[in-house]
Amino acid sequence: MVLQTETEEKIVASAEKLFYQKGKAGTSMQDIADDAGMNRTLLNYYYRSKDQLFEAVFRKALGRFVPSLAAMLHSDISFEEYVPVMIETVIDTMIDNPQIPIFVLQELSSNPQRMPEIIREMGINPAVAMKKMASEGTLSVEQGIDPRQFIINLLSLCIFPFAARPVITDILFEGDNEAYLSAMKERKKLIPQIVKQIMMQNPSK
Amino acid sequence: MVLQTETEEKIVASAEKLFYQKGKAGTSMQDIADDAGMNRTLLNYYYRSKDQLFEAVFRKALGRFVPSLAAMLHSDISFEEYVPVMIETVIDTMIDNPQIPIFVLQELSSNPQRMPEIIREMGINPAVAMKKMASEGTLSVEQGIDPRQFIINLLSLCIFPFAARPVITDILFEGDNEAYLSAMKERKKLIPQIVKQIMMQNPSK
DNA sequence: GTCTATATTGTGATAGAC
DNA sequence: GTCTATCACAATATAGAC
Repeated sequence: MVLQTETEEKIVASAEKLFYQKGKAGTSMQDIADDAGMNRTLLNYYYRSKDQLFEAVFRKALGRFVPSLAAMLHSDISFEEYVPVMIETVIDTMIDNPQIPIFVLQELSSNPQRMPEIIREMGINPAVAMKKMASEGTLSVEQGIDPRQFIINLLSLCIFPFAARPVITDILFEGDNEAYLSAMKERKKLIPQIVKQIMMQNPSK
Repeated sequence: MVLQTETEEKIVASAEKLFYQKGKAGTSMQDIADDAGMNRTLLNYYYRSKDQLFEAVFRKALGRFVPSLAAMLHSDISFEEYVPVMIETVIDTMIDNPQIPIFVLQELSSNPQRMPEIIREMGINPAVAMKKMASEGTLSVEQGIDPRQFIINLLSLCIFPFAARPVITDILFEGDNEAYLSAMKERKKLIPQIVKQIMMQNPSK
């Protein structure tokens, strides 16, 4: 991961592009070699198998957005302070890699048994995260806000619009990709406003 | 679609199950035949090709949740009245078919050029929908609420938690599927509250 | 309608020449 | 490191017997 040859870089670049778009099973080694403009056997030379090449791409995808989520769950900073930063970071990452959400979620949906290992590797500790959430004064069950539901809402608002890109672009923006993109940028200001309102929530019970 | 033989029903049932889980390319005709407990050639007899079998499954998946979304965009009833109904309908559908969001979004992400045709077939008229949104008094740009952003938020909150099921279950609910499910049911009450707040929003400009 | 047999193509992967 | 040649196998699909 530290130093890569030019050939190796071309391989992952093509593999990322095609795996993101067509998925693991939908992409053949030949497809990747063609896109990278090289002989198919070179992929095996560098990565031994399709599984290992896919794994490299998958880990790289995880590495693009898991860290900022993990930081939210674990840092000493309160939700209230960290959330606006995290929203901007996540949305910027999604704008640069709009296909990542579906790619990652599809893999995890097919192989949910991989979650525990991934959680461990990414340095997430669910128990600690729960404790942090429970201890936050501004966001507690006593105030009527379940911290878990809050996290779910936050991630939904940030990530889903990218997973549903074609639907949103064609139905709400009549196929105008520029309009879609500028709406996504707009959400960097919009979502914090919504989040603030949710946190001040005083439910009707 | 009106009348199906028992064999035909078994085929689609198995095809749905496997396509939802592993995707189109990740599922072979043999896999489906095995799951349905029949000879592989029967699939070709009834559906001619894998493409056509997939298409049948895909259309059926669309049919499960597009109608309630289309109704929201077109019915004479105002957003304010229709939204709570729609939230309950969509979430109930997702609870029964939790794999549909990723399945459909993955297909549309791989083949976004299919959107225009699908929109037409499903009877959605983007221009009319825009007009309706613009004319609603309780939800207008003048009030600081972009109707398109509102729809995006609504769909995000309803659908994303199902697309991200494994992540949410293992990180936020420590692997407890029952807890996850009951949280999803809880959202049928939670999301309308959030939506109400968003609609009363008076942004700080 | 359901089976066996077969045609054809594509796949991932390796051995071995250069 | 990069190529050609080749392997074993799996895929979709069809023809034709029953």
